[in-house]
Amino acid sequence: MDQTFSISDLAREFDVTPRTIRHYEAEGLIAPARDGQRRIYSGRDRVRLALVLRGKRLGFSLAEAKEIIDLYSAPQGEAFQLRTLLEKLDEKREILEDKRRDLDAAISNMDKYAARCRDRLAELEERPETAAEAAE
Amino acid sequence: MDQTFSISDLAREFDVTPRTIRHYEAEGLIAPARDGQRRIYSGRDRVRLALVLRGKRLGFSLAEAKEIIDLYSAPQGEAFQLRTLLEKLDEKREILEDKRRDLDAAISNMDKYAARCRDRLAELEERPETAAEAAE
DNA sequence: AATTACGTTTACGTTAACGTAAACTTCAGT
DNA sequence: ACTGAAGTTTACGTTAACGTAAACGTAATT
Repeated sequence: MDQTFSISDLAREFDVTPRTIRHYEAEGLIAPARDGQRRIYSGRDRVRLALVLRGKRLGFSLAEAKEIIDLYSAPQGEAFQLRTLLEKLDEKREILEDKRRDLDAAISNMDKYAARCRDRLAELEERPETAAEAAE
Repeated sequence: MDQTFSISDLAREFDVTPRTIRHYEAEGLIAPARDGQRRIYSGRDRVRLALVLRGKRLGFSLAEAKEIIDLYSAPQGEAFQLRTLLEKLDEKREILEDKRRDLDAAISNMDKYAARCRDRLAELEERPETAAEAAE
């Protein structure tokens, strides 16, 4: 379970360049161990990279992604820490749910439009001559 | 139903600057009518702006947003046009569904984590002394 | 010993998506 | 006639997120 990865291992797996991964490190999103100069990525580092990339796909900036991901490694020793962590999680959750509302709307919107297109196409294929009348 | 809007009307409504709206026009995303020099936005223009902004929130670039939104005003005269339109819609739909999978995973991930945090907090509040043992 | 394949740092370049400022017009209100 | 409040174009500036190139180290292969 303590498998490690080189920078190009991860670059290949996630289809990004090593430069990108180093950039994320410079921005504080990943902090791999070192063997001399060489970066050595743990399984946990790999997960963090996956989270960053997913965040990006969902439209988060690197800074926003960091805010969210850092919650997953926040200290939970005291009850106070746990409570403020739960508050922050809830805050981020709302942002994610806003996005889901947007996304659902976009998809159902597109579905309805596609359905109308299919209807129209069916009309055209049944009665090509009276195509224009289908609009009524 | 043929209501019109000034650039600052829309800027206020959608909480962006007029500069942003003009930029979208320069990128070919909106094409308002003109009264002399002044831009006059129709209801349809307003809808397009809303679509652009939603696309942005979902992580699309302006170019990607344009590709999707333009499908909604594609010509549908001939059957051939309708068929290629339906293909493109399906292609974009898959992208949206990929995003939904990402988003659902992010949310359920966070939910599980939050649940564990709540459990841990409950432990701490019940038996503060034996807190460390809760990890077993 | 030299090539090849990877890694490193440093630093300047690039693109998208606007921000910002200048210089100007147009129009409603005093 | 003058003053805002809105609009316009043009153009340079800025930020995020890397790309690209230079100059170099290290380790295995030929």
